[in-house]
Amino acid sequence: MALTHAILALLVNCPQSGYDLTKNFEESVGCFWKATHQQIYRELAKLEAQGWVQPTTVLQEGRPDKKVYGITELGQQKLATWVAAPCDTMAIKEELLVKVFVGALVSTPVIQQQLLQHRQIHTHQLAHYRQIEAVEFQNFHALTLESKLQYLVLRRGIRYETDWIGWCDEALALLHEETEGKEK
Amino acid sequence: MALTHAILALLVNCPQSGYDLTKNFEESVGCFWKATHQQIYRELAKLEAQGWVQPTTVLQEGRPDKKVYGITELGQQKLATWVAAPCDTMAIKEELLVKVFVGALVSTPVIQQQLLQHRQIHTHQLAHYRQIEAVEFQNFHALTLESKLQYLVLRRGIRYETDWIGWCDEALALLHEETEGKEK
DNA sequence: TAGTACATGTAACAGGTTACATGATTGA
DNA sequence: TCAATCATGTAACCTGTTACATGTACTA
Repeated sequence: MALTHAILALLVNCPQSGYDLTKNFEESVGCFWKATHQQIYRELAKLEAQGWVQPTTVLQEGRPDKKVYGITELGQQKLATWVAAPCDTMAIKEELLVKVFVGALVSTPVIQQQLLQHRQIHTHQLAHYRQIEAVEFQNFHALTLESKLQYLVLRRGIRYETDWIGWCDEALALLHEETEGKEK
Repeated sequence: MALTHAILALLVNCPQSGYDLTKNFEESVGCFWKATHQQIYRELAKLEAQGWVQPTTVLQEGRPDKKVYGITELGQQKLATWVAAPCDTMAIKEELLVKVFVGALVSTPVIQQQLLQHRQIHTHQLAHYRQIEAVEFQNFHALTLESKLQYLVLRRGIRYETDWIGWCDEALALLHEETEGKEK
């Protein structure tokens, strides 16, 4: 299972709690993985049982205690083995594209609205990534290899969102042409 | 569940059997949805029970009989309602990006090899889409709205694969620079 | 005082994957 | 005769989602 390795990857980067992992999956590393807190806590329990991660209870003032997980030697070995193994690309399951595919079933404005909505979602996401880029990856040549690799992952996110916006524009232009042509 | 609607979408386009649907998910519509035959047969049984699709047994010579499913009036209504409803973007879960993220854990050539492998997968996929484009969507302006919308979906696939190849090249160039720099 | 952030969990269910199962025909 | 294609299914298991559950502290 790859969620296992996504969690281990974040823990290599920085030991943290299930709560922290949840936040990270929502925010910074959303460009390569998503998981809910329930999945994460379930997975952490398994990983702990296998000895791939180790928790330390951190007492906090004014806040609930934290179980901060760190990756173990064994965990790092397993992760490294997995990194070297071949892997498939993600299966695409994009509702919007199903909707466009059967778009002729509904009126054109319905599809146009969906496209505009998605264009906005991708624009927001892109702005978010651009902000991370500006804050964490300025002065690119001064970065460590580790940071450069992480920047590459963010670059993938930036390209992805940019390309979606481009496609939305392409689709909207085509639909605009179609409706214009009919009105004339 | 969106698999339901992906199946309905294919049946609107053309009535077909579970086997045909499986082929279609593997080949032509892989750019927006994936499903295994087990999922499809299970889903078709549910859809039939709900009266959203209707099977006709087609006898064939030299081949097993087919259960060809068509979408019902009710099915079309449900599909149209779903098309108009708002929807989220797909959650990205890309193993390769997890591997790049923790790439510093292994030697650089391991990551370079993964990138090359993925570059090849995306190149193949792009060639496949380009072939569909050449066969089914030549003479674009003569197409019906239905076909134009389906072409848009394929365009998304083409852009996606093209963008991935671009990113792989970007990543490989960066890693090349890094290793060159160290050797000197 | 109501909502949000912090922090961790359980339980039930839905969706997806893998293995197993069958059987005809066609082509190498 | 062996593998591939056509064609449909069952069963078991793993993953992912949604709802429920609890409790503190801070802020508007």
